[in-house]
Amino acid sequence: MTGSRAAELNASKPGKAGDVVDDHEEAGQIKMGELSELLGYSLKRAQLRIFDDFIRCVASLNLTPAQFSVLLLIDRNPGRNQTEIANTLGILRPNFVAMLDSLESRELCVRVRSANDRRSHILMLTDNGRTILARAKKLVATKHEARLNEVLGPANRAALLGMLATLARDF
Amino acid sequence: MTGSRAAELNASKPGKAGDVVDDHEEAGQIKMGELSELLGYSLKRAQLRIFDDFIRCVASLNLTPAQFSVLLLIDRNPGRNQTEIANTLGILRPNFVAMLDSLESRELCVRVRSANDRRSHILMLTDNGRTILARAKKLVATKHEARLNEVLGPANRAALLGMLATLARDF
DNA sequence: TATTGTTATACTCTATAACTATA
DNA sequence: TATAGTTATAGAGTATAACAATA
Repeated sequence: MTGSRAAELNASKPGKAGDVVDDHEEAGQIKMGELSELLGYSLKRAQLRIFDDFIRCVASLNLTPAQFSVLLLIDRNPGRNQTEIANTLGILRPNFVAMLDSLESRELCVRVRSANDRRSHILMLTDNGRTILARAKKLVATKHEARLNEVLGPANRAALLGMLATLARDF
Repeated sequence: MTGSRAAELNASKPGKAGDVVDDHEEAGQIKMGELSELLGYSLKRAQLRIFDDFIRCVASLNLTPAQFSVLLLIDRNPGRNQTEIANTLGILRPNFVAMLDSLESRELCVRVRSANDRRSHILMLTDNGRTILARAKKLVATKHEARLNEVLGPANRAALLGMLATLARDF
């Protein structure tokens, strides 16, 4: 499919896609401009890096950051149902279903029908789930967070965590 | 809180969804556990908040953070082609095509075939694009970043930006 | 042969409406 | 009527292979 993007641009004379321009810019570094000062931009790039590292550090257990957070929350909050866990993590209930299906099929957790309210599914870890979670915590602490401490230093790491928590809470 | 959330579950008998459990947990706050100390978790939540605020602040111009960053980079780096701009922003070239189609259809930028290398499309803003970008910058500075300064304070904001840049670079 | 822009495609995330079974 | 879990679905975002034009 060619030439569908012809777009008549008049604004001044910006040129159409067919026009030609004499560009002899040398391959210097691209300027980031105001992007360097944009907090959201650095936040996003840093987040992608850190998630990549997290996945790499727990690769042997095949857990995503989201799965790890779910296991952690189930373990720390016995007796909670799907809606409560999902809401806490900002996961929409419909999207939580497939996630739990996956964790349950790997026998890391189970849904148990509540006696009080038979609509609810109480979530709990299996023994296997507790084992995997414990291993994941160790990998995260000794590899992932340890590396963060190296790069930032403990004081900076704590300060960063505090500011991010502030943003997530008060912003 | 009352009951024991009975049911000792083990790997061999994970329990089926039909089973019943006696849960009388009261609706106290859910414990975040080690999640509060996980930098990646706070980073992700903060990033989502900040992107939401960015979108809200420039809603009148209908620009996403990604679109804003593309316009900014094109403006600051005249004569660059699609691959160079996309790579700088971590956007894959195939995914950059639809994004540029959208920006070009809104007459914010144009592709111009390079005279040196007729495979390349040099990117440049239209007058309209420059106007929209200037307005977006103003909204970002006076609404979005100003609010960040209020919540964090200028010193903390600068420190946060520095640490995030460090992570994006050295991690 | 290699590269630029492109198409096609697929997989993950996220978001909304509506169904079911319970309450 | 309302709620918990679920299904279906749609839209972003992201990833890879391959093709045409050009180098």
